Amino acid sequence: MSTTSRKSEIISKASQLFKEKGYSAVTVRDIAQAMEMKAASLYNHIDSKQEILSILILDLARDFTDGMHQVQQMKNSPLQKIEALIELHIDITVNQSEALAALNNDWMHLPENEVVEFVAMRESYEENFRNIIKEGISLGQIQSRHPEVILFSILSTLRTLYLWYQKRGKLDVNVLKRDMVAVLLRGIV
Amino acid sequence: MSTTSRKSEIISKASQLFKEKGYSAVTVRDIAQAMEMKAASLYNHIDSKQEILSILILDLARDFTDGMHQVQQMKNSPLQKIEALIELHIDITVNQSEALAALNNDWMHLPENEVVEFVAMRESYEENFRNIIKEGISLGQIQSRHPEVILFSILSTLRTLYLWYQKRGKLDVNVLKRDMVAVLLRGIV
DNA sequence: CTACAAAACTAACGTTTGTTAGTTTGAATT
DNA sequence: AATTCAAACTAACAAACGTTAGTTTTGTAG
Repeated sequence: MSTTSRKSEIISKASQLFKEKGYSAVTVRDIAQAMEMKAASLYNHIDSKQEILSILILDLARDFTDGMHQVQQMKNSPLQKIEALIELHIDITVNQSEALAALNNDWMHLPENEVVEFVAMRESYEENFRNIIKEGISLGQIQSRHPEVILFSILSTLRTLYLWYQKRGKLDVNVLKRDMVAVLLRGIV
Repeated sequence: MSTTSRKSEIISKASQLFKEKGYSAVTVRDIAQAMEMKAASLYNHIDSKQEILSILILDLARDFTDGMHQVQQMKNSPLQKIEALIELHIDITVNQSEALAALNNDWMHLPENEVVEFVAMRESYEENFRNIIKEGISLGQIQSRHPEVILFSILSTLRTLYLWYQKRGKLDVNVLKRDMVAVLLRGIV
């Protein structure tokens, strides 16, 4: 009795290939080869190639949404909430970097209704993030007059972290969290 | 006598499509339709679909390399050099966002020898950027003990700016430069 | 008016694509 | 020993892919 189903093995292998070449450039025969089986055999486990993408992206999008809701329920200061969000992104980067690549780069290849759902989730997430930043500004914890630029800078850095994390060789997660918080919040100059 | 050749029109139209769906998901028939012609007619002007990608990415990579060399020859302080690099990225984002999308997302679909060339150029660019940051640290202009994290944070933000710039509606470039410098260098807290 | 070259066209090619249908294998259960 | 069932297989499909060959249109210069 294998603890991981055959279907989730396929999704895992596929996500690695998607990360390297993107969803559109990966064929079902590529995925089958990685699974050491024939392409047709995949269809004993999955409905379609697109289903793999949908599972990867929407499951991860829900993780982000859940994480955001947990942070919102914290009784901490806005700055501590942002710190918690940075840690959320880093944990996801470390544990699900392949799905994260798909979410970042291949969401537009979801079926139309799921694109709508995904974009709505992403906009909601950004809106919640923005509100935390604004709260921090109005409390005087954040000094800048550019909440939108701050939001964009932090999110850009966190969303691309998966590219950098693999290149730099697996760093200690706690060190990484500390350093990222230091640079993103306390600044450079 | 049209000032823009037919070939560059094709490259321009193709780059818009690549930005939306990625290189692999765009077919030559898509490009032809955008040009209001038949797919076969494209080949009076281009050698292959891949040639379009090569031109887009390598030309832009050279722009970045040239810009970096100009900054290096400045007699300014490291902090001012970083400011100049931020402005370089913003200028390219505003004027060549489609090519920038291809460079960011589709470089792995270049032919093998050009992948090697591209990666070498990118690593050299990052190395030069890193040295400027280190110089700033040793001069006491930059306080952090994390040059690598700073490099990554700044580059991530600048490289993804093209996504945000289009969404937010065309902002005034000079305002954008000022705000980006403020957030990226002077920090948040 | 003719000649020429650029740039469009039609038609088709060999491959590769995602997917389906039907069959075989092999291990566990009755 | 017979049955069942998940999971692999072979073979093939129609559609879409990038590209080529050969032909016609179109605008310009002699």
